[in-house]
Amino acid sequence: MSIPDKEITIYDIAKALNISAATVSRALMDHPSVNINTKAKVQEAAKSMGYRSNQMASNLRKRKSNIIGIIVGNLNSSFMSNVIAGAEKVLSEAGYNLIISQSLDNVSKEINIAQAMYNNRVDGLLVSLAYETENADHFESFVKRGIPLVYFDRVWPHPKCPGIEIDNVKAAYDITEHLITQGCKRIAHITAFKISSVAADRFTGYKKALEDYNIPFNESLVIKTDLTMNAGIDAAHQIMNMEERPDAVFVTNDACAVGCMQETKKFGIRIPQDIAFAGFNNDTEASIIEPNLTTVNYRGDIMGEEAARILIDRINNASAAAQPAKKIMQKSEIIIRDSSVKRK
Amino acid sequence: MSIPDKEITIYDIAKALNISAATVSRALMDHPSVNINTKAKVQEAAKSMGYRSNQMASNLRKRKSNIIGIIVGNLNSSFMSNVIAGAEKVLSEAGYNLIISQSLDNVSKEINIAQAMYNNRVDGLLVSLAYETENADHFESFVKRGIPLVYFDRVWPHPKCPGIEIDNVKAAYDITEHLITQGCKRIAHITAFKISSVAADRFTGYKKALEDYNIPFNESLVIKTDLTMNAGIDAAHQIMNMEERPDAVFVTNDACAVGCMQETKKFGIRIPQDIAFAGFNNDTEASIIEPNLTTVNYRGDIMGEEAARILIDRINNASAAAQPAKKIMQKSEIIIRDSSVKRK
DNA sequence: GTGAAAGCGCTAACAC
DNA sequence: GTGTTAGCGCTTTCAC
Repeated sequence: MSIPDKEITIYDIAKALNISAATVSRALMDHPSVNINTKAKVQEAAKSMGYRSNQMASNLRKRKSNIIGIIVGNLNSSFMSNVIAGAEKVLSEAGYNLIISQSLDNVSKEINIAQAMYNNRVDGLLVSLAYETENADHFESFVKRGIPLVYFDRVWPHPKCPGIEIDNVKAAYDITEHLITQGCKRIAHITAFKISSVAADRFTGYKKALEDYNIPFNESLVIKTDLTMNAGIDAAHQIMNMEERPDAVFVTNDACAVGCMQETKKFGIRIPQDIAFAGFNNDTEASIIEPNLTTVNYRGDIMGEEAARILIDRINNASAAAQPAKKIMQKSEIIIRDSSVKRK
Repeated sequence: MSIPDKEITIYDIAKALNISAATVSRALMDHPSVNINTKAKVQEAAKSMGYRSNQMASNLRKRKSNIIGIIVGNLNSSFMSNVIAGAEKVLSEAGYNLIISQSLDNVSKEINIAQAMYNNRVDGLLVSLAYETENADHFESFVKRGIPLVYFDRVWPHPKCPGIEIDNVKAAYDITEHLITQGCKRIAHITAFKISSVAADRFTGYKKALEDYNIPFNESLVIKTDLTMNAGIDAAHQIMNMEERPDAVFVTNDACAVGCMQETKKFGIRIPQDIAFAGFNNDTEASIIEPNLTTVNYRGDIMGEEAARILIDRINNASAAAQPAKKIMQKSEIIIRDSSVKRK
């Protein structure tokens, strides 16, 4: 396949083969009604002439942009990189282009991105919300226009938008229970400033475990932050200043947990003997920090693939999109590492 | 701005205001020849009617996709996340959409992505090569078609394609020199299997420093890997099996350095006393591993912005694109941390 | 199984 | 300063 001087169109192919452009178009799309020989001839000519289809023309005619938007808090994690890789695999096989934006976990940026994607007429949207986000009104325009939207990981419950996530309540329950069975009695919890869907579920799991083990919930052990690594450092100072220190800390993400651990160690606190730690997400950092961080693990690539598949299904399938959206729970597991094991 | 039932076009606005579609089009593009009052009326009507411009039609007419492709090895690093954020900022302000793909540092995936981007008629390309990549033939189709391509970070020298990078030779020289001044005499180097442009430059800097300090270059101290964290673990085993062990290791990226350090420590090696370590990139992990890793730091956001600006310039400006491409050097600095400081 | 023709919504000569 | 007109390259009825 050579690179011609001018862009080749289906008309050029039609002329060369003495057939109509309509037939060329059909042949290239592998339309069943085209004669098999014609099809072969067209495909061969397209190749030898260096034809590449013009998506813009096709998109205009079909009134589809062929673009899927994906909005995430931050690309900087192995989890997200895997989600993107998974989604990209499924979407590019289905002929879609993927445009990715990071909200940097900032609501107003998320709103701007949503607006831009709306104006760019994406055919569908994959969204993982910013930690800060407290409502999903800025995505209503998509819903109203019937543009399919699928949430993943950091989801928003919506009757028209499916969400794929893990059972955050259960995972948080399990990890809190684990800390309790290690003998911890004063378990602090570091969560988001604005406790929306995901953070709320983890908080719920935490409280439920305390309750089931007859440990009174203590508001003063709850620290609200923006969940960055730096916020973890601040949180460590708060912990060190507590009158009665906790014997364990469950942080709602790894980045913040790692920041907090590092800083706590500087005060001479031994982990896990003095304070045990647990995080959430199994980021790379969790297996680098010493001691390695107990956390919750789940597969990004599978989540990305699954979200993309659901989205494509809703795009192609108006009836699927009309169904009330269901929540999909993906498997997760807690990974117990040295940061939390008091007795061996 | 409400959401109308049917999609509003410039014809609808034209009809509502009793003017021609051409004028509406001009007014919306803020064309200077349109009367200022007309412009205001059009813009107001567009807003109140819930108009959104149809990029597909505009793109077809202008024969531009309005899409910029960006190809990176892996999104999973704070550096890359910053590059993307920087590039996105500049490109979205200029009205472009960004489609991002990760090669996962695999050449054949990179080739496929390049082909897909070519078929999708991106208006320009931003590329950071896979570690494996040994030539850039798969990007020649862009060059032939006059589609601007700008390399960043992991660049390929090409007379038509500018590259923005740091002075890898110098940075590697400086970091090797630092190890030497710490008293290290047997400095191992972990580099890529296929030593292309960037890895080669760092290797050169390493050898040059040795030479300047009269330390004979020793081929047996060079370890070739795929530079993943796992490869670092393997490399640690190779190091432990050496007859005469090195007293320092300079790894060409942080991920691999961190893997190698962790594994080395398991053998009871003290860092930096027995073996000093240095990496490259200042990934998050570098300040989490203990002891913290000496490395080379440079700003991703600035690199992304700069690359995007150069690209846009070449897209808008055929004469700029015709100039022989120059290499642009961005500032970098070595960050000395405990992994390499033998004497305080 | 193939062709003719219309049109997706926009922009840009070219007129006036 | 504004309007007329002609496409951009494709898909898709509707004929035959």
